[in-house]
Amino acid sequence: MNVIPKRRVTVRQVAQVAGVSPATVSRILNGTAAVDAEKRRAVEQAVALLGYRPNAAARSLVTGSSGIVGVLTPDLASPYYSDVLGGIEEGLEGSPYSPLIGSGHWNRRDEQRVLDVLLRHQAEGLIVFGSSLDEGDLRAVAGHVPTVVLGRRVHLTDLGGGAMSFDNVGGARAATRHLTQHGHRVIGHIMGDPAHEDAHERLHGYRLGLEDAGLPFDPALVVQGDYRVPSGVLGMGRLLDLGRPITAVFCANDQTAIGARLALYRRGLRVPDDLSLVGFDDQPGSAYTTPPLTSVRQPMREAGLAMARFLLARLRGQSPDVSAPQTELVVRESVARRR
Amino acid sequence: MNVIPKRRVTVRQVAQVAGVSPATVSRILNGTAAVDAEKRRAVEQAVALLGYRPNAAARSLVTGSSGIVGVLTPDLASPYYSDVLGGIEEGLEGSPYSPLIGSGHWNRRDEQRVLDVLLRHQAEGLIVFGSSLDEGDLRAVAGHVPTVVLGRRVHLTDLGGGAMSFDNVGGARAATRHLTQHGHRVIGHIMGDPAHEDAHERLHGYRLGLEDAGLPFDPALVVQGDYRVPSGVLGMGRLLDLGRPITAVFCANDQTAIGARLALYRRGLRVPDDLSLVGFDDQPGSAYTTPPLTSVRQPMREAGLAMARFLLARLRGQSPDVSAPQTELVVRESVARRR
DNA sequence: CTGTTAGCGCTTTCAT
DNA sequence: ATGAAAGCGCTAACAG
Repeated sequence: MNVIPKRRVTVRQVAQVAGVSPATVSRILNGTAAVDAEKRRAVEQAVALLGYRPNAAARSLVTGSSGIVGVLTPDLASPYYSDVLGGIEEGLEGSPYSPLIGSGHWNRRDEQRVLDVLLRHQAEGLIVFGSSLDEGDLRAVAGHVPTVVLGRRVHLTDLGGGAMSFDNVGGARAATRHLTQHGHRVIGHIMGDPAHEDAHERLHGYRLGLEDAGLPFDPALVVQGDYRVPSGVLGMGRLLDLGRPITAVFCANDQTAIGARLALYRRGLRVPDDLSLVGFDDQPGSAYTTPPLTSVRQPMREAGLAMARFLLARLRGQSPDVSAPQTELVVRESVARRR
Repeated sequence: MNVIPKRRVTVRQVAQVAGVSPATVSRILNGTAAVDAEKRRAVEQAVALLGYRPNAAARSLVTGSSGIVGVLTPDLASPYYSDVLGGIEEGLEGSPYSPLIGSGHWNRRDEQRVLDVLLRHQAEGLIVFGSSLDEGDLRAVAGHVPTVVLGRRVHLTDLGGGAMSFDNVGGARAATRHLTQHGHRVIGHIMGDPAHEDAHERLHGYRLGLEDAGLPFDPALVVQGDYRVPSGVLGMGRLLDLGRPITAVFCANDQTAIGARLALYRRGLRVPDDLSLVGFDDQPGSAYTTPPLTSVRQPMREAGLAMARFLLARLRGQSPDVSAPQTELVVRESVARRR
């Protein structure tokens, strides 16, 4: 019978009911030492009867291990990041660690505050991504607990931490090359938020992709965006208004591509018949747009998984490496051969 | 100067450096009692110097308050649920509580395990959603800590808990009515996963919407789905193959609508010119599909916010009500007048 | 194999 | 206003 305890149940009570000492209860529950089979049964019975649940705080205090891994995300509600969370969760599964998640809302102050909370709760490891923290902040915490960072190039290995970023240049280059290989010669680019490193890296990849095909880089064909849908709508509009014979556009991310596609729809232009589109991120949903979007996949979930594994290994005292999983061009139906 | 402490810093050390007793340090840090201004400065200095950060576990042990709210979600990586998380986070902001999040993977065993972990970590309140737990499980935990449930109809008020669900019937009815008001007479429905209550509620709302317009309910026009994109593709295919003059389809959720829209695209049928589509959920992204999808919005974020607020009020000793925010039809461009 | 003892870091009486 | 002491629930060290 399962009992709902009115008041807090402690080891002592369990011990009393089972007729043993608290230490023995502890030993049985943690498998710390061999115990008489009879007492074991008695204890197990008492635990069930009382509905005993060990107090993690007390345990943490004495063992020095909280069973908590801190996660700092810029935005809890973004599908883009939640995929990473899913990966982290999967990686932690089966381990004695649970993720304590905090959102930094894209600004340094909040991120610092969240970090403080995580550390107060005795997080034994930290996963940080998309952070506005500067390298100093990052190194400060990394000196304190094992830390992995996603999407930033920081040197943390000397502190036993790690950093993981995706190959933006390579991905953008592959995307652009995919376009040139389909015969496109005048290819626009809607750039991401210039405040972020990766926007520049993707722009650079676009340039390289053009060069690979012996095509000139024309700055006029690059318009500013900010990674969000409306900037894709606007950017596409600006590109179209140029009056140049653009037949393909490489968008800094899928959000931008979705915006671009919408602008095209409004003008009665078809994708890919009239204009080809490639995105970046392969966000959930891009497989189901009309037409399904060709995009550069960043394995976010795998990244989360890898970070969790890295931390677990570190917490076991090992010194694992981090390496970001490769980006990959996912070919769908938004690119056609130039007519 | 910000120092990174090599070893754990405790109140005792701070007290020593500041030349006061640990009790005084505690009083200053918590504002528990009046203290001499001079000592206060000394302590604050020592705290800064040593980089002292109170140990939440120790504090929790003595005060009996962990500062943790447990959150059980079926799926961390789903955009649908992450919106609720965003709301919870927002609601908890500024409070001394942090969310400890666990994923139940849509099955009862995992959900029970997660609940156990949350409770071990002394969660003081619980937010549970999309759960496979039965009413008994739910009532058992609710008897233990304040609990709010989203998307299930369980009676928890007698235990000081609450349950919140959206008006699926009303939403579906409004969606269907929107279609009939645009002149559609033969309206299909792709149903959600019949294992979930809400799929039946939405079906029921569809029926009522038909009745409102004096239209007959034809079971042949309802095909099974499971809330996922592929089932939308299949379902739409089956509906089309019926050979009936269907001019509009109400989809059990946006995922399904996206699938349906894809099936239409493949067959060269246009939305909304050839066929009108309405979804449910208004998931992020539905505003940017082509064409933008008309859908029933469930304010997930607001729901998360409301749940967090409910819990905070309860933890303050109040007895708040819960009420789910209203669903609302968001009219976009996937519905046209019947030609 | 098992019980007794001490103590993790903090807050909270209880004196002063 | 402040210090000394006790103790939250648990595990680890030490006897036996």
